[in-house]
Amino acid sequence: MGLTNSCDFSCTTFIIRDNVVMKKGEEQICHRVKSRISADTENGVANSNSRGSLSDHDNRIKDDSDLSGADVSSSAFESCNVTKDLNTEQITAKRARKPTKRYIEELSEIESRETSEKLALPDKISRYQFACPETHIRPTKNVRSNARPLVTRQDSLGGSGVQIPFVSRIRRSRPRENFMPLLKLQPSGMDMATRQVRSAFDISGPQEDDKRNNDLIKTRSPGWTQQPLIAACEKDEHYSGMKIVELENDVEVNDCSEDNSDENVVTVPTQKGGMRRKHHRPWTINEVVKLVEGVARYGAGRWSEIKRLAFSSCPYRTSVDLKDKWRNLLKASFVQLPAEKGILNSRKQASVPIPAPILSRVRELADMQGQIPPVISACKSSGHSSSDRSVHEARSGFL
DNA sequence: CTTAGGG
DNA sequence: CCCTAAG
Repeated sequence: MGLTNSCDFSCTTFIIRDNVVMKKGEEQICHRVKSRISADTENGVANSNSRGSLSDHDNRIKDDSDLSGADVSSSAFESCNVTKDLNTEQITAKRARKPTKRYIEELSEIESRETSEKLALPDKISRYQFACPETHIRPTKNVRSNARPLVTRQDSLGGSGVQIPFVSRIRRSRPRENFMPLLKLQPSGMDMATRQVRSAFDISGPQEDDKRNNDLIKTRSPGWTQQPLIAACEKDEHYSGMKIVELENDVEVNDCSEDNSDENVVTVPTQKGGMRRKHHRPWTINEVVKLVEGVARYGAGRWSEIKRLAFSSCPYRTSVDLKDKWRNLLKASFVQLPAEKGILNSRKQASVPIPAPILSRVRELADMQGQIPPVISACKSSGHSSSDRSVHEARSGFL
């Protein structure tokens, strides 16, 4: 969105912005990129909790146009595409972006123009919030993409610890999903690439992952600028729009964003000859806690609810995942209780063991909601009655 | 799409 | 985790 003509270097006057002192010479572009990004993250992070980047967008855009009229990202990306868009973008930038609603509408327009499919439903869309990056990673049938995976993965390979939302957000792909059809519908993606660039940047906003992001992005941005082009994301507008929607509706504590970098994707042979991917995302304690609390609040079984409210920040983790995890937790909680002693010695429980307190909480909840696995419950009720006011108790009539 | 279960 | 059947 903020993309404008990169040929305008007037911004050199404002080199001090963002606490970064910039030179006016060759490094110009570099610095500008940097500053832009840092600005983004600063604002985004700062406000991400309440009003989100809505206002940010406004401000930033205004700033950009006022200060320079040139936009960092454009300088880099522009080359590969975008011409027609420059005009539009520029204009929009100059006339001070209107408030949220309007903004969304604009996006919607674009979407409808290009895809004609789902655009309104925030819920639906929000799922894809971070899907963009994934798209790159799954070049597969996509015409334009080839040899992308390398590029997108590059950071994780680098081992430099660099993790950009861009790469990390891989959607547990249901390969089909609605996005394939979309591709067919939009053969030309000229302006999209541009926008995508933006979204790529923006995505780093919600990431909120402390200052690290700043540095990381800064570090890599020079060489990185090329990526977006290569890995043009087909349906980016969605994301840009979505993100905003997301931020608007969401004020939950988002702390899921910790471990995104690593995606363990293992291909598993399937009977039908196909090869399906199996993603593995070790559940963090944090997530487990959120799950448990979610169950506590909304009841087990209301997974879509829990998903929306407690896991809004975790695009991965579908409601099904929650359910599965809960099932596992349940099992674990009951298995571990009787033992208590053995567990400590038993191996290095690969991956986080799940704190006992949590497990007991799980058990408690299960108890409350009458989810005690029949077999186990039988065992327990007969053998132990220690801290259990087991059996009939309050079936708080949740479900 | 959301749940519930099985694999 | 994935897949599928049911609602």
